[in-house]
Amino acid sequence: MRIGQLARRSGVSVRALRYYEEQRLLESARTPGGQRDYPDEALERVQLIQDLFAAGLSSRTVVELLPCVSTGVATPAMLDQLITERDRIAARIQDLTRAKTKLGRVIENVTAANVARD
Amino acid sequence: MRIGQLARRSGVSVRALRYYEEQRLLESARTPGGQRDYPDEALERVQLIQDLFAAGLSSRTVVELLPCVSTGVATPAMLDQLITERDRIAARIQDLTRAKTKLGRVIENVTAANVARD
DNA sequence: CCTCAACCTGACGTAAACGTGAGGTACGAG
DNA sequence: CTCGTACCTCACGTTTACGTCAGGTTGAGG
Repeated sequence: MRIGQLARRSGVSVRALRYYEEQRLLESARTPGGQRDYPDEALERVQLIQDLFAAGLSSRTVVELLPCVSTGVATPAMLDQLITERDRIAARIQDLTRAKTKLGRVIENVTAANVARD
Repeated sequence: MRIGQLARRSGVSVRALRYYEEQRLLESARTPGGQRDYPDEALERVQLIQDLFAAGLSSRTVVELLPCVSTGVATPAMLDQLITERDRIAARIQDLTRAKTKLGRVIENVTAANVARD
């Protein structure tokens, strides 16, 4: 599969895929002419990368954790980092939940005020 | 209250407070000599700003929504935006929850493998 | 009056994850 | 063989929320 097709299937840009390779998050074979040629598994890989990015992990962290995420084998240090990241995500969820509640109350207030005025 | 004290109380940097003012998120009176002088309510204001930033809102969005968040009065457009932001946060929470679950499974796998090996 | 920490205004630096050309090459269709 | 589209490698631009000097001013204590 070439880069354009992988981009369309995964929903990320061509530029992003090249960036992932630059960051050693994603490998590619090359055609004799030098064009990237991806195996089918690359699609899942890209989706995994996106998930980890979406979780707020940096590309540096992702490149460190990807091996054990896909192989299931980890050093103690990697396990530590996994746990740290999971806890960071949990804390972030708490923050967002608080903010959401706050906004929800503002919306209720505003709505109530508008209804009262009508 | 001067800027250093507000910074210590709120836990944000002096630079950040000046930045908030630049972005029209925060006002200050000035002493005859030109130094910033904040009322006590500034502390809550700063904490509110931090909460909204933590929720992923940009300073542009915050400056648009702050009036109705503090006054409870909103135009229909502002209400729309409030709802949009709340939904965005909710979606983000979903993403993070999925990512956390994923990482949790990886941690379980790794732990199980290590225990088995011992 | 002197000092010195705290404050002031520019103004340039930073990091992350790409976006966006510029200028040239590869490949499938006809 | 030729066309057009997809691809290639630089390499600079973008955005946000500040960090970090530089060079000068203010204000409370002694």
